[in-house]
Amino acid sequence: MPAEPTPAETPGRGRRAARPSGDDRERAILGTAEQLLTQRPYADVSVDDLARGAGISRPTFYFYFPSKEAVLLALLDAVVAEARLRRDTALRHPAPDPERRWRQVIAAIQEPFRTHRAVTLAAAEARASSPAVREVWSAVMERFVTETAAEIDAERARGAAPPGLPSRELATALNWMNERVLHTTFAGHGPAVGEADVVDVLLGVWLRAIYGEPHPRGSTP
Amino acid sequence: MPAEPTPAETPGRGRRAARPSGDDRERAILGTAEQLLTQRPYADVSVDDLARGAGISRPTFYFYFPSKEAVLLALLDAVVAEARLRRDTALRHPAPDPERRWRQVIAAIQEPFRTHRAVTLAAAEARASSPAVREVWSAVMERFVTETAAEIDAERARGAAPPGLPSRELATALNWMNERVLHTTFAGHGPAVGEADVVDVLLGVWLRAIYGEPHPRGSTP
DNA sequence: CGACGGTGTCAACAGGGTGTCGAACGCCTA
DNA sequence: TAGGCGTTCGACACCCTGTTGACACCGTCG
Repeated sequence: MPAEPTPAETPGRGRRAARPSGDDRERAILGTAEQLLTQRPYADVSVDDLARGAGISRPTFYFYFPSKEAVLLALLDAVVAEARLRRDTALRHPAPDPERRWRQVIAAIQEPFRTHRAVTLAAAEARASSPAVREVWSAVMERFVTETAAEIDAERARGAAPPGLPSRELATALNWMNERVLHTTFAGHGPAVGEADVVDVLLGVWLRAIYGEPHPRGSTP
Repeated sequence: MPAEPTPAETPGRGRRAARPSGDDRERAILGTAEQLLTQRPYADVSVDDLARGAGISRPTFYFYFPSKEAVLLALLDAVVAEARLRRDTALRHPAPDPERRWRQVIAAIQEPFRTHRAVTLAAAEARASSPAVREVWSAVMERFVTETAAEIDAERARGAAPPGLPSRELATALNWMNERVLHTTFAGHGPAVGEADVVDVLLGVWLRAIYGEPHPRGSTP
């Protein structure tokens, strides 16, 4: 149990300090993990696989990461950070009308998760057994929901959207819908929407649920 | 342990034959499992826990079930069978208007999963690692989606619902939304809708998505 | 009656995974 | 040349799963 002097970022997990040769190993582990996760589920990737893939022994792996979970968390943090960034950008970027605006937002979130689908699916899998992963996921969803609810309130306030379900609950339902539909599209288990159509379908439901009609009234100034 | 007379079907998994004294043990294992799952996650329940809970040794457990997974599958089959039954009943039962009809259907599905939430959550957890659980879940969702799509088509055909997204894709999105929202409500992880409101919220989105308005036109004869 | 086979039971084992500990190995600095 | 420190890994302790082989119980059939 190594005492934690002061990690750079991601306080609490990860290893203690960053050192040149060590960084290569860390990257090798991360790279091996993402690569292996495209081939088999998270549960079937052992610490030994990760270590071998990075050219080190299993005990040495533990010098860099406290557990397999921490590797996934590091990978997930990066994807989540990008999704947040893209979403914020889309939210700030002006759009000619609400439909395009919402499409930008939905597509912005979908993009990083699609690109790193192995990490996304592994995270969804690990959420069951890892409180830390669950925590990250919850925080992301919480943020998306809160922001979506604020957007809905704004649309209602300016008269573009009619009143309806409480915005917070509507936003919760819509965001979880996106999460699950995207997941099935990426995973291919059970009934799924094709990858080419998924944004259109989600957008379609959002518009109807928020505006009550396929095409919202009024446009953004 | 609401006693489910569902043996005989599901050939292939489970143990070979049913015998009087052995049935008690089988029920004890099933009961222990459902009870333990209300206390801790599926992954933290070992075969040994199940065996001890049923008053037998671990090897003896394997006489009754081939694995921990099979126990969950047996539990899940019962819940799923009840959900299907209730849904079919709701679908056949006439309702004064579409809103009440859809509410009946959504509530019918939600009920058994809510009552057996430990099994529901365990199944969701195990879906990641167990192809068999995933299979059962996929089949259920597939059926719900297909039937929902048919209902939407019927509503459109009789002029009650306007055209919109392809019914199959709309049905896919709505059913997965229900699955995930119900899950978060039961699990309490991340943003969730309160248990008392969840059917109303889901129904609200379904109505808007299918009919384009809070209250659908026309009523069922 | 008594051996016989199916049902039911478990101690012991094999196998594979995780996380830890302590010895050792460079390599830089004094 | 000696230490100190970052780094590495062999060996170990532990936990869990699933299997094996011996054995006990019991109804039943020769």
